[in-house]
Amino acid sequence: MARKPVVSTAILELMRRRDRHAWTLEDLQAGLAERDTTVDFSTVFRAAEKLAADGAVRKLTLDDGRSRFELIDAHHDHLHCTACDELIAVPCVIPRDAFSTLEADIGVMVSAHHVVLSGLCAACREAGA
Amino acid sequence: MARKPVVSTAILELMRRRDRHAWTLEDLQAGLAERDTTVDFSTVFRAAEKLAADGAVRKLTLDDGRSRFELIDAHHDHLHCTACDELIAVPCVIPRDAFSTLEADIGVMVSAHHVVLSGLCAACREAGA
DNA sequence: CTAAGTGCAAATCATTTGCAACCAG
DNA sequence: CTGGTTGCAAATGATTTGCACTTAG
Repeated sequence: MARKPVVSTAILELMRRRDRHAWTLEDLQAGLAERDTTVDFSTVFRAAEKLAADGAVRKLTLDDGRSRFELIDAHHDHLHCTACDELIAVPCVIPRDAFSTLEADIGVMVSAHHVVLSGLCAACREAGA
Repeated sequence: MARKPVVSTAILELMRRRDRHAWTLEDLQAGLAERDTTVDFSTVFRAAEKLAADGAVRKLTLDDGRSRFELIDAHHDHLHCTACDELIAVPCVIPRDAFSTLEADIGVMVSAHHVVLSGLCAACREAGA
């Protein structure tokens, strides 16, 4: 390296603080700003893309058309709350043998999956009830 | 109605021919063009959105950031082929009781789901092997 | 010196909207 | 005449890229 990737590092730190699960680029930029670091949007973009390319974070796209980034840890799926718009992590709902069944049945090969549930997160569900 | 929704009708017909499973707006416009009807992109857009709003088709967003539309029939999930880029329909991989379990476990309420698997479709898998 | 990281401004891409023209009931 | 449909052009929104500058190794 010819220079320290300050922003990338800051993004990872920010994400590890975990007060939020999935971050849009805007979220990231705002989060960095709160913690001293004011950075250009394109820098946030490039740092996040690089982290994704390096396999440190995962990039997701929702039906609202905006990308979100999250740390890669144990696998989980997602619930997109229709009330508060947050993306919540939930345990994986696909059984372990589903893919091998599918591969045997229709000849495809599954290498990854991405589930997005829609509904209400626990907080909004309570609030609404 | 004060005028026949020619384009909406043509889109539905096109989709029912089923040589393709999921259509981008561009695909739809191209498909219509091949079958006589040259229409403006915005018209395709509005017709497709309306069909989605009316519940005749479903709108999906992939990680490539483009929306796709498909006819609504029996529920199925999707495999996005990393080789040919097609979106293939596959049987649903989520067991029936998964959601109630989830709701009981963590208090959320699930109203819909959307699964996208990544991998190779049967054709590309064979071709590659 | 050199390559990677950054900021700023401009370009792209896919969508979305404003508005005037059109047409079947 | 009226309200839904269409085309054309222009506006958006989010992302992406070009380019020059900076800095650690």
